Amino acid sequence: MTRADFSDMKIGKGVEWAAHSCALLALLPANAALALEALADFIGVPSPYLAKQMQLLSKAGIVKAKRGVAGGYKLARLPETISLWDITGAIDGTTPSFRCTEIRQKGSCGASSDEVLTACKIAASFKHAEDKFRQELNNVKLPELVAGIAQDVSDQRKSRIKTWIEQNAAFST
Amino acid sequence: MTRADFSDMKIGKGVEWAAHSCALLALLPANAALALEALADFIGVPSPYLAKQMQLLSKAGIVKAKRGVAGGYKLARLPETISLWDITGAIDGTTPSFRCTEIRQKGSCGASSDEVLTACKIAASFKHAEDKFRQELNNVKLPELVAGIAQDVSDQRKSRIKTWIEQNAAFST
DNA sequence: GCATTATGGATATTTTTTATCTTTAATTAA
DNA sequence: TTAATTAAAGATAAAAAATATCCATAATGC
Ligand code: FES
Ligand code: FES
Repeated sequence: MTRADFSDMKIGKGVEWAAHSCALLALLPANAALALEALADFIGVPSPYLAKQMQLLSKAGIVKAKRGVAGGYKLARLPETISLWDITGAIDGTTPSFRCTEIRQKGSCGASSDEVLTACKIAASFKHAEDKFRQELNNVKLPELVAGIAQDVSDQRKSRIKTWIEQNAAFST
Repeated sequence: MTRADFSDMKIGKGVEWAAHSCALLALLPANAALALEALADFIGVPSPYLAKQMQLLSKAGIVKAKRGVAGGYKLARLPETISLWDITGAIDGTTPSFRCTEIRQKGSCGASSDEVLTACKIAASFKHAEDKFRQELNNVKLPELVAGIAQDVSDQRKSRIKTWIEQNAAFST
């Protein structure tokens, strides 16, 4: 049972890490990969735990992992095809946040099971609201994210990041 | 520290109970109230725990509690002014689901705190999505909820419910 | 073969949620 | 005024989930 089987719309902090990791990987040249240690160093989080998030991203087909010398992570597909919802879903799962326990059928005036044909209006309303939530996140693709994050970064820091990448990325020959 | 101070967009099962409780209270005549025990019996949940939800609804000004003989709960305001978001917020709190820990400022290429003027694009995107979620729930008022739930209830059961209310509600003289 | 790097599983810790109980305060009716 | 009734508040306990780490294993390139 992976963690994703359980989660719901509550957003774990792993999502923040994963999203920033993807944003960084999007800056890499096509022939480069970043090892877990380098990634954790850049993001500033403990690597053993970040490893879990990266594994989930890998299983979801968002990043591609390569083992061995000069291995590491890179994006598995074009940044334009990766949305914030994809990342959220990979880390936290896609289980709906509202859990209807069918209390309509309980209690002294509970309905019989053959009477409840449609979803309860309450549950349906939450489902609808969650759809909006999901759609909104699905509209935010990686390039937009990268651009938004870059807005706040000074030219000086941008070049520092560029240098860091050159020094820490593993380039395939 | 109340529970509401901590919660986020993850929806606890208490919300389902509270929403159905409000839907029931909306059926009451203006001069009637329902005691906790009766409410718990109708909904089919343990009363000690439901008490907590009712207290939260009371504190939020959604229901009005009256102690003593012939006391109980009734709606504190017009059903038209009570939304599903009001109920959700009262029970689960309104803390945003996404927690930005400002990892921009961490790690080997972290930005200095005076450099991050605006909210991180990632955090901003989640905030935007959550706003949509909230708006959607805020558009669902109690009358719509009651009507939606009633759709699935047979005439026979409707009259059973009506009888139950007459027998279990406390009417002020 | 050897060094390197991700994977998967197991496990530990902490936090949050869920559930219950007990004491206190308020209200009304007799 | 007294007794019965009912909600409020707080303490606490049990269960579940999130968070964090470690280790043995498998894959990869030299
Ligand atoms: S029965 Fe589950 S929300 Fe109404
Ligand atoms: S720093 Fe928190 S989401 Fe980017």
